[in-house]
Amino acid sequence: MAQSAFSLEFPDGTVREFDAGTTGKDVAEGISKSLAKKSVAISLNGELMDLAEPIASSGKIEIVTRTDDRALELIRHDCAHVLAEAVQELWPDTKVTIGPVIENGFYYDFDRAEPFTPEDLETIEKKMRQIIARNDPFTKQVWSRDDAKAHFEKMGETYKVELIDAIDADQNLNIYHQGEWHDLCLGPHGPSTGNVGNAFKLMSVAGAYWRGDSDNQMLSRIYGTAWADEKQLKNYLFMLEEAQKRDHRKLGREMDLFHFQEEGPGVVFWHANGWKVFQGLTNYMRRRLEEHGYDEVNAPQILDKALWQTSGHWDWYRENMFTTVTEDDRQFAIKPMNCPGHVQIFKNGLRSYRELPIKMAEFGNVHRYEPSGALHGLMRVRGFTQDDAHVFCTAEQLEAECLRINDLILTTYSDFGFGDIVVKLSTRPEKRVGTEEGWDRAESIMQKVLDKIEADSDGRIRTELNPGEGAFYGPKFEYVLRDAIGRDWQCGTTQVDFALPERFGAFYIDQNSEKQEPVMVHRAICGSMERFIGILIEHFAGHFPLWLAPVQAVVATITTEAEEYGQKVVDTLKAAGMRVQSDFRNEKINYKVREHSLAKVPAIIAIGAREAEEGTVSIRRLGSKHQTNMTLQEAVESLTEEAIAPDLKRKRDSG
RNA sequence: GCUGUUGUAGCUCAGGGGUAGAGCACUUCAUUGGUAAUGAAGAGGUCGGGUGUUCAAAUCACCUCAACAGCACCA
Repeated sequence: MAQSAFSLEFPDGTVREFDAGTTGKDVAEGISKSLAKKSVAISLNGELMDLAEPIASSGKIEIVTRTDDRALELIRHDCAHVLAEAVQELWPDTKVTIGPVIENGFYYDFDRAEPFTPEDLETIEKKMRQIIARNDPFTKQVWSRDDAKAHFEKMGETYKVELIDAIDADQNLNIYHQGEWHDLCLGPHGPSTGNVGNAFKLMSVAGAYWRGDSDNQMLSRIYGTAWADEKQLKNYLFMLEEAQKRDHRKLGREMDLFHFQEEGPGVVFWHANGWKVFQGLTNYMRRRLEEHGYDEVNAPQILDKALWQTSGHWDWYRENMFTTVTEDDRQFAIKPMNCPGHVQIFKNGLRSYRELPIKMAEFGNVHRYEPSGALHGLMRVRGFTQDDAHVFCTAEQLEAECLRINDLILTTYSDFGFGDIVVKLSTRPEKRVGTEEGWDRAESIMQKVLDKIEADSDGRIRTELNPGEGAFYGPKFEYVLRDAIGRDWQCGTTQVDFALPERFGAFYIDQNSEKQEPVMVHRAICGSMERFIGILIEHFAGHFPLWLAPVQAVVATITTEAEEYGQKVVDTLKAAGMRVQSDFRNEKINYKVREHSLAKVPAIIAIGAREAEEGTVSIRRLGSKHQTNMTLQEAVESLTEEAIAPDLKRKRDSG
């Protein structure tokens, strides 16, 4: 089959003709020998291709060198193959499955009778370095599906056979070879195993289900990280260490915020300091609710099973609910969510269209029996507090309400220093309730809102679509924020609900004295107060802004002579509304500074003979090695000013 | 829930078939010291829980609980 010539456009805009059969390597060599040496792949119309692959069509070409960001994907993928070869070389009866590239690295899942040990990882890494040193070229062969299947069957690679079975019969498959070893793989790959380089590290072993399905067999997964050079690897490992230092479970203990214990898996013991943060956050949210016209309510903790049957939760999530049977054989459930309770409040009495929208908020304490393996500090617990609210409105009010909620969510996040937000619209899933027309209408309104959110944000807010990821009762927005070290957390959500008002028979009376079903919108901003505090702890690395810090300042005396004045400083700051503690212990100032710094107290106020004499204070701020001197009055003014919550500051400044 | 690992004083960790050890924290005493650990003395645990093997178990086996990592789950 003689292919005609084709033309390629280079990044600088020049266009050149090439003969059929020309490979990426040929093109690179045509430019310069050194470029050919450095190149690892080409990008044709934005898609990466093997260097050795004959180019099949015209398009925009870029030569990708090893230092290119796009080469990182190849390095990681190559590394996964090298890992698989190393494992099979060491333990030939291990079966291979798949080994994709993930954020920061790659993994490969193996089926092996014995689990891998940490020592095995070292052995494997050594073997990998040998394979990389061999620098065998990656070569691609195209096999028919049947040949490939027969081949892997003969090898006993049952997982590969299963993968091939899932591919259409008339499709050809790529087999990538590296030395003696080969694997079924879509590609592309770098030129040779040497392309992986040295900047990789096997990180951990863990179980993982075959094809991600918990009904399937569990495989042994080896995680690795790989980078273009040692410096990047070092940076990544450093970032991991930083993340570990910020771990809210560790800081929670060090800052005396909360604890967990065996008798209460997944439920939090909030200590005085932690509860101050919790209350600080709650009070902030309360003020924001007030500002946005919400009414706070409180629905019962325990309700009869019948109510949960009506809501549908009994059928769907019964195994995740805490239930109890009383002496007289009545079955109750601890609330896993607040919506049924709020619908009862809505239904109590006759509602007029004039009342709508009704915005009902609750800091609802809910309990869910989460799978034991899911629990993780404050981030995933069995008892938590939702900053929940339900907006009952008319269909016409839906758009405006979604936008108001969006406004509340975004300003809240920005008050905590989260500026990088993604809003995702999740649309109808396969399993769903409601009519197609209902979904059409709701989704089109939500899409409109989404577009407006993006348009109004000056490019600050990114939006995405999650097709099929909506709740069974309606489409939803998910708000994802990015913390100080670049990790994403989904917190807020706005969900339209078709099902619940109908299930409970909730209605209002419209202008024509007719019964109408209200539209119900569920929304949360923090999501779980517990989890949000966990995120805040890690985001701030324990360095809470002054308005949230449980202890805002410690007054530490340098000598006992300063105690009297020290007490005056404490009293003055307390009178000004500051959360202050005194440390008049018989210890050196160095010792006190160290202790309160470790406890992440934002301001240490040292008081010695000099300060007592002059009526001044010496303030050392957390994270600084220096201190500033000022009069007590100046200190009170600057600290109280800084301790004003951002919403109150906004209110004050706007009038 | 699944796979693997771990569980010794408040914290971090050592030890390991013959009845527990360090550092920090704590208490007391001395020290009154100017911004990340002053010194000395003292007190503190029966080794996550249970059952078994053994003359003897924290140490071995089994069961169980919890935590950690990942997977699955997250209304």
